Amino acid sequence: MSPTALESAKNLFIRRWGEMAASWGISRTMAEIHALLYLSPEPLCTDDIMDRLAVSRGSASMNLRELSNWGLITRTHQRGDRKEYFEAEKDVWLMFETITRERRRREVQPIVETIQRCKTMIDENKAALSATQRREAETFQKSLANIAEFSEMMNAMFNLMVKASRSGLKPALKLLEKLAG
Amino acid sequence: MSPTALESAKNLFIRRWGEMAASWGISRTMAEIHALLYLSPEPLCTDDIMDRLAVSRGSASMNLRELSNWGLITRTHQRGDRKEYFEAEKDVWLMFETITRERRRREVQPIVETIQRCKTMIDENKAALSATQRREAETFQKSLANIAEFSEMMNAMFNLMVKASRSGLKPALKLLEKLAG
DNA sequence: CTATTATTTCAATAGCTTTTGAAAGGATTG
DNA sequence: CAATCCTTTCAAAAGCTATTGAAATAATAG
Repeated sequence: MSPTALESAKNLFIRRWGEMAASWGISRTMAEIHALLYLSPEPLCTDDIMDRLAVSRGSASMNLRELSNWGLITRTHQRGDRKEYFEAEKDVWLMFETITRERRRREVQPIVETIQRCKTMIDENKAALSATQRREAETFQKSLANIAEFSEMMNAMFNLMVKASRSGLKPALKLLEKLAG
Repeated sequence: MSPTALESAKNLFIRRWGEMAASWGISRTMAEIHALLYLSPEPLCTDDIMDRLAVSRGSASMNLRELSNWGLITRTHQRGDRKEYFEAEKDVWLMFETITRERRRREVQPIVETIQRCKTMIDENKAALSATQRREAETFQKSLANIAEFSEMMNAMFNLMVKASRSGLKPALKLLEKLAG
């Protein structure tokens, strides 16, 4: 195999990974950097990333910081070199756990709090309601409660999956298979 | 309760729902329309949506079409009225199933196919490899295989969850909540 | 301390996505 | 079939997000 075949396969994957991430609300470049580091057996420095993905120093720096904030990559150093090097978490299940935890905290938590807040807003005004208004308000609360319940269920699922993955994931699947069977 | 309390609670939820969706790569307005319809006991027409969310006719029309394409809302008609009315799926688990199915098809499938393609690209060039190159290529393939395996596992998980919700096993899922808590 | 090298910041800009509104296109009614 | 009502389309504009590159800052070496 010419060295270019491995390179072009990696490039293909990196590009597609970036595209997928973009449709999930993650910046394309951030995802490409992540993919590059995930595939790299060695830690890479900023210049490696700039060269490989053709991005500016500023963009590399900001995206690397963001990836650190997410907890998906770590900074390392090499003896006799003052550059910083970056390394991605290679365990896919840990990656999943990290991403799930962060998205929950950043994006799911606010809506859960809002649901609670909406419920309170209605409860505090229930006394003054006509029968019709009360029925409307209760329908609304029920709709919100359904989302909240679903959200808790998903939460539990992900917790279970993470737990199961730590001790080998087949037990988790088997348990679910029994329940769904 | 004054009618505005129910309205402002709904508005609050709709706004937050739109914000959350935006960070998941779904257009804010599309999500707001979806939330409005989800909360509405009656189907709504385009003008209702335009008034309520302060969006243009064009935007309403396009977002409603997109929501139809996703399978999250349906068009209905009212006797003696030539307007079209729109209604959202109210079962949260069906909503989840629909969204999962669509995202899998649109966004996960391409990366799965790319992984397969990358594997083939390497396999077809393996004969010409030095020992070192072969080791690199195999590391790469292993990294991809880990993602593919994870993806299959998630797939199975979601299938089981959908199955469980259909066969009235939500209580069982709730039990899992405790296990994972 | 000074020079050198590396990293971060951020205002300007480029690029992308969404929204608008008006015109065109369909459908229904009398 | 003419009038009316409703929906869709799409080019232009607005709005938003990501990227750049150079200046500022920080870190290390001599």
